Amino acid sequence: METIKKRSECPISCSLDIFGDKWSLLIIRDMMFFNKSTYGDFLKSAEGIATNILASRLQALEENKLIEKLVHPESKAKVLYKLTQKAIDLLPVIVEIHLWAEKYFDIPTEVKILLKDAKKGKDEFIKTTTRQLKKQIAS
Amino acid sequence: METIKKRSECPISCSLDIFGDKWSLLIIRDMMFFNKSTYGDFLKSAEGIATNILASRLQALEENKLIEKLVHPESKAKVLYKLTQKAIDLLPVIVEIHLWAEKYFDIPTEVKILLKDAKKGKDEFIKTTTRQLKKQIAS
DNA sequence: TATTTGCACTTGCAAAATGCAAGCAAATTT
DNA sequence: AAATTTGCTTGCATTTTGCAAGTGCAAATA
Repeated sequence: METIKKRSECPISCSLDIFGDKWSLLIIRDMMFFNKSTYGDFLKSAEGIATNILASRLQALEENKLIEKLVHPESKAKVLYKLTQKAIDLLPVIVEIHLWAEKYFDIPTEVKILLKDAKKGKDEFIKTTTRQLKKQIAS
Repeated sequence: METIKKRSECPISCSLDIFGDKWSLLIIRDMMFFNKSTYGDFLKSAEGIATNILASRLQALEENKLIEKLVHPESKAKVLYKLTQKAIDLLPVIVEIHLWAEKYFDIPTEVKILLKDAKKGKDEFIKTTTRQLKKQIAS
């Protein structure tokens, strides 16, 4: 159990501080649903994160134990980023944000497709996806 | 349905942009669960938001139709902030963030108490709370 | 073996956002 | 009439961001 001492004492405040901004959550989302796992993957992603910000977010995510850095099996020049259990536990949060977003915004088709199953049976979707993600990080 | 055109084209990105940072979500949380409804309430709240930031967040929340400004029934000197349906729809997001936070952080007792019911039956809790909040904004 | 390419970052700098303290006008209380 | 409360605004120093350009290492190519 972590205690973060900041100017803002806890509530969700401290847990939201972990993210810094939207970028961290988007990185996790992209890892969960769009199979991104390298620096280059994130850089190329639709949202257009700046390279220095990406570096700082990845570092923060690692420090907060939401991701792990591994040597990429394909090549030593590559880094493979992997989710931790702590990050996987964010799945319900990410799903709910997307469901809300779908209600009030135009979201891209790829995301809509993803949400189709989630809307049919939310609990089932979360259970299934969690199991898949766990399997991924186990290997 | 809104379309936000920013450097980052959509996903949750645009919906997260609405919040700007943690403060907006905390304001909504405080309105939902801790009966805060005036500028002074938010200023005094535990997290310690700066006054200019509070002003800018309230403005953004109003522009994004998550809150409404009304004359306070007690006095014309006061402003009463009220949640919109769009904000109430964020309840599941806020609940999930808190449940995650409780798992990995030390959260204050007042929040823990709140979460007790949510953990017993999440769907029921969300349904009941939504109904309550709707009643509040109706009056 | 030499060289070019790809990948994961770092660095420098201008622009924007933040935090703090102080100020301010209108409404209420004394 | 004076003091206080409420909801902000303003100025300014500090921090964070975004963009462009580099750097260092590994692997592919010549």
